[in-house]
Amino acid sequence: MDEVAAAIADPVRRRILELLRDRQLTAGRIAEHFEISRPAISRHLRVLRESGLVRDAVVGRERHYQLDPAHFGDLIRWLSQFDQSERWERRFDALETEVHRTRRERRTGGSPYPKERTA
Amino acid sequence: MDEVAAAIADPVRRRILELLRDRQLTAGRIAEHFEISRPAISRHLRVLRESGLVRDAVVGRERHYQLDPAHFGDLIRWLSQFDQSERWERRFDALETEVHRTRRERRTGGSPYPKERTA
DNA sequence: CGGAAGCGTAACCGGTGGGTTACATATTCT
DNA sequence: AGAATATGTAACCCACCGGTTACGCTTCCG
Repeated sequence: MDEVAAAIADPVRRRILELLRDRQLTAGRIAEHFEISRPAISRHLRVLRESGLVRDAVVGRERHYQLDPAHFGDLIRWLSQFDQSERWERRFDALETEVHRTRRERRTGGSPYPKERTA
Repeated sequence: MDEVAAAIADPVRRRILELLRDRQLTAGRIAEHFEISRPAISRHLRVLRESGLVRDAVVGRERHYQLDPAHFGDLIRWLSQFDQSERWERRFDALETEVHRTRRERRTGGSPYPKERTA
């Protein structure tokens, strides 16, 4: 996971990941989006490869790069442990209580909002 | 968000964040957990402070550090866009709307699916 | 076969990051 | 007031990172 964090720290590598988000690209196509030299891109791609965030497939003289979404999970989970204030918990709690309330109402045959309806 | 990614890239800083996960600590207490010199820790703390991941409160001659969970969200969301499996956001949304629809229908006495509307 | 195309690696180089020691500053204790 | 405590800053050093140019290896194509 250390490699993933390091890989993500560089802005060029982050842009590469964004480029690969929904399409597959060759090294050359990726390089076209940047001003820096192709060897520089090549090394960024190696870092991404070794971190596991990206996989490559050799096709003739080209190399097709694509995301490997599996390796994002570890870092996401690590970060999430600090993010207890994020609304997930609250949304979950809200949904949970709503479901329970609905079940209770079904059981007792009462209407959804007890106070506004008697029979 | 660039600063956050850079802050997280260092293993010492990641351990500091873990230390601060559920308790508040002074700079000295934090430094006790590491072999490196205190000035080194002090600079790591500055990086964390400037990235917004951590806040400090001066108490006498001590500085109490604590997490600022708000700033983790941006990076988490950015990472999540790549992780399809972590795509339970969509599943959750679907479940949420489903539950709400069910309750609404019960309340109005309508049938489960609008297209079957009795009228 | 021979040149062009597509990529990666090697060697080099300047800037930055993270470590250290020495020092400055503010607060607490006696 | 003066010593000890808690912490940050400054100056310095070395290792690593990210950039460049030069080069090597395959693969495609005339």
